[in-house]
Amino acid sequence: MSNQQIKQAGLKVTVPRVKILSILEHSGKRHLSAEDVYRELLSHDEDIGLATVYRVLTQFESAGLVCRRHFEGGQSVFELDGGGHHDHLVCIQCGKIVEFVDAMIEERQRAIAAEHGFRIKEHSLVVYGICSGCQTPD
Amino acid sequence: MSNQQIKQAGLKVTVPRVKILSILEHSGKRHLSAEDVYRELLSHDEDIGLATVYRVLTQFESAGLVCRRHFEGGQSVFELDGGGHHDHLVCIQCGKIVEFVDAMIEERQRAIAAEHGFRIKEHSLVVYGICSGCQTPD
DNA sequence: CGGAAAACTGAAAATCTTTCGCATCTTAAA
DNA sequence: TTTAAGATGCGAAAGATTTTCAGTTTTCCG
Repeated sequence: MSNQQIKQAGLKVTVPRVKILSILEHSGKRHLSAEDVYRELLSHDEDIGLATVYRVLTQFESAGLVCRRHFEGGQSVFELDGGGHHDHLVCIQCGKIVEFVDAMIEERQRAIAAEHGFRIKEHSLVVYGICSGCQTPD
Repeated sequence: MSNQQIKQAGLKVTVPRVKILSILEHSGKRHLSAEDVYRELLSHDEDIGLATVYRVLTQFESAGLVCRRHFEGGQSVFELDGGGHHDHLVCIQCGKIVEFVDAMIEERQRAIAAEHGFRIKEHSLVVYGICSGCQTPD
């Protein structure tokens, strides 16, 4: 199980870390804020502080287990790193998040960065809009 | 002059607003944080509080005069809305910012949003990297 | 030009998210 | 087990931004 992942990250296998990783894996949502994780823990009667949640998520991030995203509106969200990079479509009404990847866009980004002499480290593309479920008839 | 723009935005023409708009127009940089604006004001011996700077910038944003961007790393930056939308290339070393627009990327975004039933409201594409000036020889 | 209502302002206090300090508790390994 | 290194929880602190509030300034109109 996931205890291996924690160990491989060079971290001790502790209750908070196991629980938090488990929540990231099994809660329905792929994108969770630190608060979300904290609330899940509380609802499972785990006595884990918010500071620890942040600490652990940050460690998981350094270890490459999760990615942190800064969308508009306060909190960051964390998602399990499922390998491939991807961008996001975010509904500004209900918060729904859709992931996508587009080879053409990736390619253009590389070309543009090169034109300006930049060496790309990472990039973030977020498209904000209204999802079909939230659209009101005009 | 720009007093007109303030008036047209439905705002009273006050000293803080005029000064702040002027700074946005005439300071060398296109991207300024609230702090940057505040420091400029101080250096012009204007007695305007940081709270007012935030208030005014937010009002200008609502009025469509400026755009607010949340790049990584704390503060937001504001830029005069020169009409066209554009994306950013940010140097994570020195903070240098390059603007760009790419028709192909814009087009793909529209197509992807449509595929998922989203109505785009806005989007933000930020590519983080190291600019030529900051690149150390490998 | 005067006067008042409405809008605006600075300073300090309040929020909100995230991190830190530190005494205490766990884990991993001998 | 024993123990040192590493983790944890709590409350306090930090940094960015917003709100509160009482005093000012603008605008509008007679």
